[in-house]
Parts: sequence; structure tokens; C-alpha cells
Amino acid sequence: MKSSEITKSKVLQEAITLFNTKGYRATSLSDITNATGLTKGAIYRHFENKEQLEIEAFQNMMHAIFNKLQQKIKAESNTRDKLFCVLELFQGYITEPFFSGGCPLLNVATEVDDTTMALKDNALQTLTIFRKSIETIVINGKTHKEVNAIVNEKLVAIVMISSLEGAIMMSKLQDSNSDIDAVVKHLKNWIVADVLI
Amino acid sequence: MKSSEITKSKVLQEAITLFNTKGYRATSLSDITNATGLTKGAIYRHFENKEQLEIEAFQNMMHAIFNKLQQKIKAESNTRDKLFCVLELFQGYITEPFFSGGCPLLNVATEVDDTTMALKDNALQTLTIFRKSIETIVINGKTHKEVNAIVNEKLVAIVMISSLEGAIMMSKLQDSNSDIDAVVKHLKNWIVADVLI
DNA sequence: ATTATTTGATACCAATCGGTATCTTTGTGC
DNA sequence: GCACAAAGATACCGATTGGTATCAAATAAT
Repeated sequence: MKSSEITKSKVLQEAITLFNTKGYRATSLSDITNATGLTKGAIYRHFENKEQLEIEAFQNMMHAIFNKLQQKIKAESNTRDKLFCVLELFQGYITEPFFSGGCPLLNVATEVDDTTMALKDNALQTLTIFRKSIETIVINGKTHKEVNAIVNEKLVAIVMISSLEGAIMMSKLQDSNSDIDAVVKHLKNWIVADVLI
Repeated sequence: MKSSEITKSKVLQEAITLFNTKGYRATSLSDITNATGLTKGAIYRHFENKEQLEIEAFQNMMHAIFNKLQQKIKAESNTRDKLFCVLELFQGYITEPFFSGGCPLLNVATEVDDTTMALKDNALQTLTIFRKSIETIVINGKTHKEVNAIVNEKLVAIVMISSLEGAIMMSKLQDSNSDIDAVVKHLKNWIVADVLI
């Protein structure tokens, strides 16, 4: 890797941690220069402005998470285990997060003020992709006769994502795993009882 | 109402809207002076500093919401309708919110950076109160033989709150009611099927 | 090895931040 | 109506914000 690429990825890595823990808007360029040991000149050489850095940082996080998730989903052979992959990704995220500071999607979705429309657009796209991934698992499950034909795949995605994101918020606020654990257990029971055949 | 109280409540009202829509940290005192037509001198006459204003604004919101909720819960006579009150509060919140900008609890819980510990404490207390309210309904439901004795009231609270908060996030991000509607419908079915006798 | 180009450091900018000291205005009790 | 206290306006403070122009150092190409 070229030295300039090393610098850029170091900036991204530190920015990611800062953005996800203390917020995008609340993280200043000084915070990033302090964390990286670099100067503003170096940062602005690689990123057009702070907003672009925010967007690249967010996309970087989501790509990493989705790649890991898709890889795990592909490794499983039946619908149940594929859906459980999603649940366990969130469950494990509290104790061993890819990025500290909670769910990047939730963070961006709730931070949006008027001045960060571009970030909001990215979060919306991410949410759409996430929903579609779950819906696809359910639809494939129907064709393989593993999912009840009357099940609404959109509902499955909505219920899973909303519960998990909400549970992440609760667990983070209370600094405890118990809520996300309870929600995952509950969702597993629901999937086995009401979704799968 | 004394004129000074009018001023203070005007500041609180405008600050509430700003904090809940564009964030606590992202809202500057200039934003508040612009919105109220007052000056910094007037604001600092009534609030010790910005952090105190943030806390009072948050508490003000939560008290308003809880009062409304408790009042509606008391008006219902059976466990099912009391629990449905909670669901319908969230469902109606998107189209007719008490305060625009989404759920104040979710907003504060996800905004917390290192410098806003006092706000985080307030959010945590609010979450605890909210959980207890739901647990109490379920416990009372058991004594009235309306709720299955094996039901875990803590789980009911966790599942309801996490789903609703997550759904608020999704609906806000997508600017659509469909997700919160779907989640509420799903929770109602679940309560009738698995919680109530 | 020497040049040319990229990369990063330095020093600065205007704007804005939260906060305060001071002064004028307003309202209130007697 | 007068005196006094409370409320609000004004002008300022140092610190910090995102951003830029310029220069030095490191890297790459010849």
C-alpha cells in the first residue's frame, strides 16, 4: 500500500471511531488531528471537506458490516440459520463491536439535522439494503418450502430491524447486554413459531 | 402568568423544538435567540448555562408525554387497552407529535457524547420509568387474571419499547408511517396471542 | 542523481461558539 | 408616584470552528 493510502486509511479509521462515539457534528477536525497525529493540511489533501469525510467514514463502516454479514449468511444453508445470523450479528455487536459507539446506522439516522442531508441519504440507502437482504432470505425460504407462504417478508424485515435497533439503543444507554439478549431470544422464538414452517 | 414566566416558557418551547429536530449539541444559543427574538442576556437570566437549558427542555418534554400517557392509561379499564395505549401513543406520534423531531428519548440516547453525561443520566431515568410503567400494567394484569401468569413483564416492556423506538427511527428516516404502523399491528397481535389470557 | 510531483506542516482566516460584565428598561410593592 | 428590584439588551471576551494559501519535505519518475 502506498504511503498516501496508509495516511488516508488512518484518517478514516480514527474518524470512524470518533464519529460513531461522539457524533459526526460533535467531532471537530482538531479531534481528528489529535487522534491521528496529522495536521489539517494532511486531512484536506485526502478529503474535499468534513462532510465528505463523514460520508466516506459512514460508507466504510457499513460496507465492512454488510460484507461480514453477507459472508456469514452465505455460509449457512437454511433459512433459520440465515436469519439467526442477522440476530447474532447485533447480539455480538455490544460486546465485540466492529466499531465502538453503537450501530452506525442508528447513530446517523438519529443525528440528522438540517445540515447533514447527504449523510441522511446514505443512511436511508443503507436501511433499504438491509431490509432487502432480510426480505430476500425470507423469499428464498418460501421457494425452498422453509417459510410459510402466508408470511409477509416485509413485515419480518421491519420487525427484526426495529427491535434490534431499539434494543441496541436500550443496551447502550443502560450499558448492559440484557436487553439485546432478551430481544434476540424473543425474535428467535418468533421466527421459529410464526415464520418458519 | 408573570411576564418572566412567559419568557422562560417561550425559551423552553423554542429550545425544545430546536433540540429535538437538529440536536442538542448542534443547536447554538444563536439559534435559540433567533427563534425567540430574545437575546443571550435574557436567556442566561433564566438558565444557568446551556446544559441546564438542555436538561430542563428534555425533562419538560418527557413530563408532558408521560402525563398524557398515564392519563390515557388510567382511562382504560382492562390490560389490553392499557397496553394498546402505549402502542397508539407511538403510532400517533409520527403524524401528530407532541414535539417534532422524533422521540426525545431516542434522540438523547443516541446523541450522548462524552460531554453530555447529565443528559444521558436523564435519559436513563426516563427509560427506567417507561419500562416500569409497562411492567406495572402487566403485573396488575396478572392479579386481575387478564395476563398469563407465566408471562415475563420485563420482556414485554423490552420488546415493546425496543420495537417502537426502532420503528420510530425507521419511519423518521424514511419519512413514512408504514413501518410504525406495521410494528404496532404486529405488537397488538403478539399481545393478544401471547401475553393476554 | 536530478528533476518533478505528490504529500504533509505551518500559519493564518473569518465566523461562530458558550459565556459574562455592564447598562438600560421594565415591572412591582409601598 | 416613587424607589427598588427584576428582566432584558448590548457589547464584549477567549476559545474553537471549518477551511485555505503557502511552503517544506518526502516520494516517484526520468
